[in-house]
Amino acid sequence: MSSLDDRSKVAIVEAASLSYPVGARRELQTEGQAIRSPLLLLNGWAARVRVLHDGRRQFISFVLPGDIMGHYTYPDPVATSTVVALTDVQVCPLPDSTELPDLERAYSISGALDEACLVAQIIRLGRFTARERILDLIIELFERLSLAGLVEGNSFAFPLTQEITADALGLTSVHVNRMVQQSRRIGELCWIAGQITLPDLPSLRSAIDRSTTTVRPWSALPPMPVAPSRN
Amino acid sequence: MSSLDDRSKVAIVEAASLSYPVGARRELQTEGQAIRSPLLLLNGWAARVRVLHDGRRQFISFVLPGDIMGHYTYPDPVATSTVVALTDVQVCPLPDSTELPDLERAYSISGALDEACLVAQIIRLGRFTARERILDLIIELFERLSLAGLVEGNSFAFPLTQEITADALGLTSVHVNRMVQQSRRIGELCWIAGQITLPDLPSLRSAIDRSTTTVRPWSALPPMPVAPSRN
DNA sequence: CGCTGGTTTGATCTTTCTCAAGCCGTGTGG
DNA sequence: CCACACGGCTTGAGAAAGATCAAACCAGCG
Repeated sequence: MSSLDDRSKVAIVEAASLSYPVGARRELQTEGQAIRSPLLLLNGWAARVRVLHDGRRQFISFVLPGDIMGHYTYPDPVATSTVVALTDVQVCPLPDSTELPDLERAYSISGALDEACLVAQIIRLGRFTARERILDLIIELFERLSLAGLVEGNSFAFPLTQEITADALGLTSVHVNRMVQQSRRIGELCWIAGQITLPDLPSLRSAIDRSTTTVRPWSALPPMPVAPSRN
Repeated sequence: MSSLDDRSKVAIVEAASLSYPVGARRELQTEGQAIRSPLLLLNGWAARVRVLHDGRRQFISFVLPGDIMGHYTYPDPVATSTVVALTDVQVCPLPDSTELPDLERAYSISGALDEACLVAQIIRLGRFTARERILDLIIELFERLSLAGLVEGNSFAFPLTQEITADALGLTSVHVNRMVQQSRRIGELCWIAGQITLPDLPSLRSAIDRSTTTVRPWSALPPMPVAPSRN
């Protein structure tokens, strides 16, 4: 739980009041384009993605509620990758942090977490087997969603198709499917109808080598700034 | 070529005067440990690396002369990954940028470039074939070294073993070896005795889909702050 | 001269991909 | 209410990329 001073909180609530919806599959940011304003994702899932000339597609990272996109601190920043909405989402302009050291710090921490996710993704793609990649990604998302207050017990809404999961993990959807089925049979993973349940997270976590990849409990922003359920 | 004001240049020269050597295989930074001071690499090659419990190893990114490590802007930063010297290196403390907006900007840009390299690495590992991974990495290093003034014509010193290259690319050294030999036979790559020559960079570059992965010509710091040859 | 670290080669095995088809649930128009 | 089109999931058979294991080679070096 990050502690923000009142002025920062006000700034966030104010920004959230300017939120607007963006439909699934729409681009929130386009690679190579100047960034008008950095964004804060309030609701839904998005992802950074790159598509190669021959159609191969790689998702770089996922953007979850509470995450920020396009926040760079040098002048005239340019988006380094396309960000696409995976579901219908709600976004708002990121409140300016000048004069608000608490926000500044929160953004800085958020950036460090982002980087940690990129590193985790590199480890997955470079040295994990298909099974490990799938489970590790799911655990990571579980933990991040958990910080955002979007996990109920040991299950959470998982809006990704197997195809998208495959394109995030450097696999084919066919292979993801087979591995998931295997995990289902063992009972280590329950993934039905856009809902994932992890019956035994601790044992899963120790089965996969997540070493220091663990998301630390320094949340960048208060869980779900404008969530309907809490506050 | 970044333009720094005089005070910033002085700060760098001053820091460089505090440089010290670190032997190959020594750790410059240890994952999970508090960062005393961020560092500037003046000479030699280093790499961010993670080793899994069962010994699998993945290099995350390479640190080249002029690059910085451990520069985080939140209080009490912790190293998110181990940085190890791949060759004998020369490092110095990174000059503090408070009160020096030019330096501040340079660091910020350097951070953005770092991120771009992580993204490039994700694309390589996720969607490139072995041949593409090797050539793409070599091209990236070529371009980065080029900005640092470490490329002569179309060749440069390449101190990595095939084993390390493999551990950077999510491959085995055996397979790297075979692919490299193939590239050698075609004449697209000449890699002998720690020296790489790219006879036809443009055609190579178009053969590999490096799309927007291209390193932009905003160099973070003046090429080789204290290089012996220039200045 | 014999180590040592790095490269090369061969044979075989495994993981993952490719292609192709079938299935299932949902939504839509007749 | 049915038909059928669509997106996503599932299954099978065969192919390919890359891993594994093991050994030989080769240069520099103490």
